[in-house]
Amino acid sequence: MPTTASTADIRRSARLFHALSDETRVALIAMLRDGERCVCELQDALGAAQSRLSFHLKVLKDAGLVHDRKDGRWVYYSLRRDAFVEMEHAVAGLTPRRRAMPVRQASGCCN
Amino acid sequence: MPTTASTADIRRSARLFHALSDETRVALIAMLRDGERCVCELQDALGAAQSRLSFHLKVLKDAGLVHDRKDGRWVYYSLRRDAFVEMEHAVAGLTPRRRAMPVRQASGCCN
DNA sequence: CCTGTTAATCAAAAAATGTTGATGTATTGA
DNA sequence: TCAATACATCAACATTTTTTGATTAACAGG
Repeated sequence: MPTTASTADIRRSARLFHALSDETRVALIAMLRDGERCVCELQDALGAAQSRLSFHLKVLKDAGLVHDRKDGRWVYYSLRRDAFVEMEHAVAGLTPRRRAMPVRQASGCCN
Repeated sequence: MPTTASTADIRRSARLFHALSDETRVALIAMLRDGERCVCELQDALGAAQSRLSFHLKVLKDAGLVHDRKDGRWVYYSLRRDAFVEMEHAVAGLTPRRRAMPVRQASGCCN
């Protein structure tokens, strides 16, 4: 755990968090917790325009948080478990470290 | 854990994730993991303009992720542990539930 | 006091995001 | 083959974020 975050880690974390930085998208994820749903179900539940959901679902998919499966004329969205494990790691990787040694000296800063 | 996310939960989660949805901010948090730092240190390390860091630090502070302490002419920023606990909860609250019962019936969706 | 330093704030510009309504495509069932 | 349904995509627009370059305030040391 003493690793310093790499630029790539930072990129990926920001990307994951970005996907969840919008209320509509968080609501979508919350709805998908119990299993897959087709767009029309999500649409009914959220009372949002179809193209709006399509947009947000794409953001979630591009970030790797959801999976989509086409069946007949419906498209079913579901969560990607591994992405959530990744999210947990991302959070853990930013959590304050238990202080091992004092960092701040008596006075002065940028010397 | 069978709770359905409330609108307030969704708001708060989106707000937290939003704070970490930017690479500069994630990098700042990563730098603060080992203890407090003054703005000028962060500035040197990130090679970013002062007003830019000030802006991002404010976003992080408004979201409750960091704390600031003024000492002489320096301002020291540090992580707020409780916010990271909250982040963990936020992620946990969106994680796919272990399937208890089948959700999808043989065919049809929006009926 | 005067000067240099640290950092917040502000306004203007630039860039990224989200919304809306329209159109296009695939699919199903009559 | 036709009409209806589900969904993606697109362009135009609105809104929000981010960046930049001043300006300003607070402080410390001479």
